[in-house]
Amino acid sequence: MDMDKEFYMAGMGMVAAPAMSPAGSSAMTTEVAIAAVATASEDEGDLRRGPWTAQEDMLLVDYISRHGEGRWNSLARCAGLRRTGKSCRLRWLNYLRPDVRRGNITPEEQLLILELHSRWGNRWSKIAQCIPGRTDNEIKNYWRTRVQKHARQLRCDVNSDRFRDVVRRVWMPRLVERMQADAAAGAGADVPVMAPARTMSSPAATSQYHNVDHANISELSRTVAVTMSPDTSGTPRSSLSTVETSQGAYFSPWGAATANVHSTPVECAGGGGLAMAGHDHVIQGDELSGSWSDLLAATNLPEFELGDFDDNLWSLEDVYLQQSC
DNA sequence: AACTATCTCAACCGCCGCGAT
DNA sequence: TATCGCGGCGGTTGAGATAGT
Repeated sequence: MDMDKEFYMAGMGMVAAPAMSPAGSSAMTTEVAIAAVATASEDEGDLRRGPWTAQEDMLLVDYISRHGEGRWNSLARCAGLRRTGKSCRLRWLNYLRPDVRRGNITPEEQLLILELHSRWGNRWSKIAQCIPGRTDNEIKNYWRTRVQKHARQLRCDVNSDRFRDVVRRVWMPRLVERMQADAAAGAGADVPVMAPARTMSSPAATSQYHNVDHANISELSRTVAVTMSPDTSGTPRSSLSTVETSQGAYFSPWGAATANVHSTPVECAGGGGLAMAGHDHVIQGDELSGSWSDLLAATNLPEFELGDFDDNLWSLEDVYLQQSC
């Protein structure tokens, strides 16, 4: 839906449009939109539910651009929307907000999600705050669809130590490898679609949503990658401990602060193999192109009872496929 | 081409915490 | 102190898209 959506929204001067929205007109005024929404709502009861229309989006964006966000219930009323405040808030935060990133989850972002989830669990909002432009909903969806799928295939619980072992010793090193490959290829191979900047007359709106420093994502994920080094305990350690020392500036999702980034040397690139956390096995490049079962065998992990899936399904290639789509 | 299975993700729901009264 | 309304969060659902047969 993305191409149609973005084309449409460009015409509307908006960020994006719902999948079910009818084509709109850039000449449509707010008053016309209000009338359209009011007319529609009369047919459907007091409060509308379901997919948002282009008119509703326009009303919401227009209102927030002039008055800022917050106090969602009154905002919904004042904007002429027949929606609950919750619905308006959700629509804004997950879809219409100017800085919402769209497109595939990059390896850097995947690495961060895996790492942060291992530390914080299902604290989606907290995780999302560390990945500028990504919403808690998007991260939650990613986890449920991609990560949990692999857990099911491994016939283990997604929160089990066993699965965490696989993630840390197989998946994450593979992502690191991918990051290195991308860096070596000259970067920019996959730049998630960033919602185009829109004029926000509200000071609150403009100050809150500008200056998303995506370099932080790469830097942070590299930090995670670098700290994925072996230790002597034999237990995977949290690679985030280093990161947390600078959390204040580093994790600030909207801040421009990059000055306080810690000085961990980044030496990801290079010809050698990857060291896996808590493990003395070193993954060589060719091992990363195999199937899940090959990878698991190579890591000396305890025997996994594979699910009823074709072995190819276990390939972590889907991590990469997202890059080329 | 038609049908089915699977995946994706926008949206809703219920719960909880917090501040105002 | 009790109650109420609101905002925020995590879990879940279902429609549409896509892949497979």
